[in-house]
Amino acid sequence: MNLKSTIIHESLKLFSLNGFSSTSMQDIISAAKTSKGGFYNHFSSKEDLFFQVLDEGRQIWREKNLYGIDEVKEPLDKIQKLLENYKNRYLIDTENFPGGCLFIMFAVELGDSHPHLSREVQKGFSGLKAMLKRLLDNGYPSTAAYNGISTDTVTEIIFNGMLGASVSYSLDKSYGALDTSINALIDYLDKLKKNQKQEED
Amino acid sequence: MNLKSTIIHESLKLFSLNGFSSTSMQDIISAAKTSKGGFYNHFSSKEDLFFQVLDEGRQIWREKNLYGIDEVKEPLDKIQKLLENYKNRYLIDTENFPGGCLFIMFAVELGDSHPHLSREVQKGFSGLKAMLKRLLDNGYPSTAAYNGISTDTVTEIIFNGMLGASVSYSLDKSYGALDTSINALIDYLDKLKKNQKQEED
DNA sequence: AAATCGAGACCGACCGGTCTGTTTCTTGTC
DNA sequence: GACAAGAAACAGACCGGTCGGTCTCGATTT
Repeated sequence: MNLKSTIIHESLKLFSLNGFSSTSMQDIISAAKTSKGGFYNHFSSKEDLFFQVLDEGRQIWREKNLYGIDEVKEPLDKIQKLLENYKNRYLIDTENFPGGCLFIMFAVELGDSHPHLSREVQKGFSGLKAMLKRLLDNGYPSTAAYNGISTDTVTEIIFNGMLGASVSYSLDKSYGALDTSINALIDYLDKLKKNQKQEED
Repeated sequence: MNLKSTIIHESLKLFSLNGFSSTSMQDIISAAKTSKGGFYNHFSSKEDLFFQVLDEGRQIWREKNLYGIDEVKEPLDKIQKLLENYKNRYLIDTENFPGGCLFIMFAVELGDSHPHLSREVQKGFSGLKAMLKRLLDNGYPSTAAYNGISTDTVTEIIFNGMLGASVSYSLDKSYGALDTSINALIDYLDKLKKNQKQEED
């Protein structure tokens, strides 16, 4: 583990705990057991670090949440697998994200004050939402609304459910509530599947 | 409007936009068109201001979200009214909360770094969750699980849905997505009601 | 005349970032 | 393999600016 990746990983934790703005260079330097010289030899600024931490965070997000998803065939089952990963592999990962989901922290704290940073964060959320929508569209036999519930609606429910669960979890760090919330989403999805089956019969 | 409440209301907006930590005394003083002397004549510290802003925020939250809820009789209809208020009166209120929900901002940014502040914020969330659960319990004929879905599960779904919708909304400020998400929650609740009716018949 | 209110100079601590100096590693030459 | 030369990596003093908070003092009210 070289110094650069040590700095990135320590920053990942600190940002997840205290946010970007509230984490000082001193905090980062102390956590990575280095100095100003050591830091600025690898990063041009704190913002430069931000983008590299964001990249690393995204990679970990994908590793955790998309784990084993390729082996699943049905689009709706892929979403279920994603939700299970989100609960059992991602949010639970206090090693990388001791303070909870990094992206929600960034999105909330940087929202209006640092638009050029927050824009980059938003892309991730749009990507997730688009992925959910794509899977849902593929999972339905036709693009037409089903049972009065459009895929847009289902997308929003699941997407917001994931965000809300993450905020909830970072509030009280209770795995029980997290489990309940995500299982409820899986159940919601499951009922859609069943109803769909009925229509096909 | 005296200076003290001017400071509180300007701080409310600034905290909603940029958070507590990232809002400087200078920002507050400039927004309230006063000086250090003016500020510290009414508040003992920035933390003191925090608690008074939190109180004011809560009062506004109640005014907006509980509006007309007493006129509604059925517990589940009360929740529906709450959700409608949340969407049409609360999150939309850019006058008081230009950056989105103040409490989510506080909860996320203060979470692990300022536990004694965040603890006070959490109380509000616990209160909302407890209120939802109480209404749901009262809305069901018995406390027993219904159709395999416990009131705990429904509570989590609606609670997290509200949180998620708020985060979503502060991300892209799109009323359309907000409308879709909350309507989906209302729909979810409505289906529960209908199924309940069927069981009673 | 006394009390309250508000303006703003001032304080030490800390912010992100620069710069200089030292140590450590890499590379070319014999 | 020995060794000098250069580059790269790192430590930490230092910089101007800003942080939250204090203090003095003039203005206003009662």
